[in-house]
Amino acid sequence: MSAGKNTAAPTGGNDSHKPSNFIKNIIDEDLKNGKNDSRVHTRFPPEPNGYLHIGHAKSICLNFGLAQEYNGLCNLRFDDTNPVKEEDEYVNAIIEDVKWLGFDWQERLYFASDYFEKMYEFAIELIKKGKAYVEDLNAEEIRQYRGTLTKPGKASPSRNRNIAENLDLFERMRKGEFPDGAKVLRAKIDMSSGNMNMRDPVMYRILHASHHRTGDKWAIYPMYDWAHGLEDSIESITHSICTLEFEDHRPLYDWFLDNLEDVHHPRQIEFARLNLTYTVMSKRKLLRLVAEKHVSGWDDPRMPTIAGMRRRGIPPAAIRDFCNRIGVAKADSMVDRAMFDSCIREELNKKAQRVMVVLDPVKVVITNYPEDKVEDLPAENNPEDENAGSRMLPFSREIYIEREDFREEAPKKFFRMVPGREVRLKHAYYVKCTDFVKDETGEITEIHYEYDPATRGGWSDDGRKVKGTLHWVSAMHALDIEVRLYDHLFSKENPDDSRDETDFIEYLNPKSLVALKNCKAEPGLRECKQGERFQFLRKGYFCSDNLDFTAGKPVFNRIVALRDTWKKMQQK
RNA sequence: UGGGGCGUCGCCAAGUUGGCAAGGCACAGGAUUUUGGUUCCUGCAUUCGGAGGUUCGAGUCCUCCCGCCUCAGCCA
Repeated sequence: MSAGKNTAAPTGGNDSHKPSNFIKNIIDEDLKNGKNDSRVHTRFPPEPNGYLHIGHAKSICLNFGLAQEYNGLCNLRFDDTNPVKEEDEYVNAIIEDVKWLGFDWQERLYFASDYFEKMYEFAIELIKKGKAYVEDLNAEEIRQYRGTLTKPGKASPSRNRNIAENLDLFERMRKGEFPDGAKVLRAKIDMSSGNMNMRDPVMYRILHASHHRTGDKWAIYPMYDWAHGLEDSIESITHSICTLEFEDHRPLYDWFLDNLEDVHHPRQIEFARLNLTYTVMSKRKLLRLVAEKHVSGWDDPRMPTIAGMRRRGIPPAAIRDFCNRIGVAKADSMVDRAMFDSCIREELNKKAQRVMVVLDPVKVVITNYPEDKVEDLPAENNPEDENAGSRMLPFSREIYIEREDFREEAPKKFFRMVPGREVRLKHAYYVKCTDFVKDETGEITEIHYEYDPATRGGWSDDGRKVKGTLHWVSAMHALDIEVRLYDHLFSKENPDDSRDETDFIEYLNPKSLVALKNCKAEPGLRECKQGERFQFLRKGYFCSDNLDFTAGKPVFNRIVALRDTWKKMQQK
């Protein structure tokens, strides 16, 4: 029994779940030891060669989140050291995505390419110290000399070239005197190291390529290992957070910074990247889905890209909440998509206006309701938010209900409409099914109800109880809309499994997109604009599409379905 | 008989200087409910990859073993 030291900390706030993690422990320790003048300064360093996905969101939330928590700063920095892969289109998309996620780097938008000159100077420093040399061997030869995982490498003939010659050659590399691949600059470290990264790694390669920012100014471009630590150092980063595969690059990260005079030396920390069930996360695979047209583009609502999630209608707050909940650790993991869905529902339950939409309509005639009568019934907009107000709903003799809400004969526990039974039409009346009509194929074409005028608003105070409550839409007022139901992109939990020989494309879920073109919505939805989120009562959360939605042809995407215990019961 | 990591409930994940296993998701019951939604109760690891050892006491320390991930781009 714990004493009442329960400090306010409401659990409702979406950004409030912030479990402890090993990175915070490291930062706490560093702070305690007075490192970095008690500063915390992180960065999110994407390469502008593709679109951001939920895995990047984890890193973004981590880096910006840490900065917020420790009253520090977080930079947005483009790691644009490879001109042949990088484009402005990507930097713009990335900027938009990070902003949309809700983070602010203020004026600290940086580019690695802005540091090329400084990096060049640092390289000269290393050459002068005899710690870097120009290599004549070609790529294939370098590989030969490097050895293997179990065999040490051997020294290249270029390794003991004198400093003056190295300086001269490196300068001529910069001037563009040599063709691509003719030479590289290498760090002189240890050709027999157990860590392959330390076997004289390449620092610069010759690339006569036009860079998206520096144009044709450079003929040589720095490699990641050489560049990244310098970028961090120049920006006075305190904690350089990256993913696990860079763990064995850390000795090199440290070596470069240790062998330069008077440079700030950040601490690199590695964490496990995010994997999510029923999707793939690698840039290569995502690119293939787009290139082979398995999806409509990078922003297809089924894609795990930020752009895709935005178009799907997933609120940024839900993504942030998710990233906080999954935590940060070093163990490889695969997070259940259900956890993400839960975060999305939690956010939307509080915020989304309720609206009635019949996805699979069947006509109902209320036989004792006057032919030409129409009445407006009030309906609350969100029972979870008393400030959400209410709206008026037109009710008339003919309405639509969901086909699945009627059965000729009731299975066990089915408490929707069956002949003879009384149910409630949400916000309207109690109705009793008196009859139904079938066509020659046996399909039900029309259902007859009788309503009880005394139950206006959907309530009776005579103690009478109804078990079921159905959503409906007045036929003559209904707005025709298209609804796109999205489901997992893949039908296999881990389509990415490296031990599986099957091409991941084979696991694509054929039902990941089901378009319903004949849905009936309450008339208020006529006022809807692009990108608005709703709860379609009893069905799920939906968002008007950002691209295909027009007033003449309203299109809604299903963000996520509501929890459905009835469906669950049936499946058992 | 190369280097670097990781292994706590079905899935994530906390576990201060060893003191006797948080929380979330999922799942299962039940209550409330004009959404079979929400909310609310309740249950859900005598056990921390395994085996030994140190200790009054170990998920936390030591030893050995097992499993998984990762590195041989002039990609990041």
